[in-house]
Amino acid sequence: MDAMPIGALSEATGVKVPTIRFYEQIGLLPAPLRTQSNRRSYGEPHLQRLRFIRHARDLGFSVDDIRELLAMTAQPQASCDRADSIARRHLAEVERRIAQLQSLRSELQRMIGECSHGRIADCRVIESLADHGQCLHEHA
Amino acid sequence: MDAMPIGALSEATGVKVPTIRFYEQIGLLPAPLRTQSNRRSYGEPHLQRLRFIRHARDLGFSVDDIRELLAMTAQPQASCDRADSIARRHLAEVERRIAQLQSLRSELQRMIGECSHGRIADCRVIESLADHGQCLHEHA
DNA sequence: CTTGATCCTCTAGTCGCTAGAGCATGTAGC
DNA sequence: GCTACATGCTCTAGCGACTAGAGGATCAAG
Repeated sequence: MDAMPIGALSEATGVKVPTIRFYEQIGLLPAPLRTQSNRRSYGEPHLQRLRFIRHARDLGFSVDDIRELLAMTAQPQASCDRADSIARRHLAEVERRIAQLQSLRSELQRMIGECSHGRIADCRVIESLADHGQCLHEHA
Repeated sequence: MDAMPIGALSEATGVKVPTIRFYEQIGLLPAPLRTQSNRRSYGEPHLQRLRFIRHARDLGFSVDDIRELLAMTAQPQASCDRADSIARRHLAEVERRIAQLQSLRSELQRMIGECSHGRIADCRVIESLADHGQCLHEHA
């Protein structure tokens, strides 16, 4: 009853067909049964698992993190400390990237704001790029 | 007098040696003169150009954008509208990414905050990943 | 029976580097 | 001059997470 071809799984999860095949190839999604004509046939567990993967990817977790998180779901009695620490580490990374992008943003705003739309020779954007000393923050 | 080997250029700009060779290969930094023993020998213009590249990369500009910005510096009398628009487009992209990461951050904070450090079966982190419906925002 | 959508495998490309192999040359101390 | 060791060279391959395309098989509808 719940035998889906790859296109339906793709529809149901929002994961593109080639990406599903890719996840199978790297061992993130188990290889499903095949029909007589060699087509992949997915069931409910695949759907659940792929939704999990999709959601975790959307949240920016790496494939390796997801692999580990998925392995945990097979050990429901184990402690969830490890899941917690993966999530915390990822959160820290996200916060680091936000801070860095905010710093980039303010430099870009300054550069653009100072540009008076004349010739290249007078362009503050170009000049700022040539000279990091004009920057107000570190942004590397 | 200002004949630098690649290592000195690397030191002076903070760009790693293999990266400098890579920039030459993709045509971002012009091929320098060579010594009799076939070693690269850089001068002041290379230093300036590589500093520009480095700074623009640190600010997150793509190699293609940098290529275009560098080409402009050779046309000092031309209008800087294009430089301005490249910078604006990039700023918009940075702002988009900041917004997305902030949304990720709040979801991650929620997941982690709700976790009571018990077993996997009760883990809110795992559960949240399995069910996007628990999310407070869109974050894809 | 034909058309067009969907499916298959396989290879190669994206971006911006980074790592390593295997070799030649330069520099400093003895 | 000799010996280390650092630095340089070219070339190929790998990273992460896909994406694109070739070339072919199969399915569902009219």
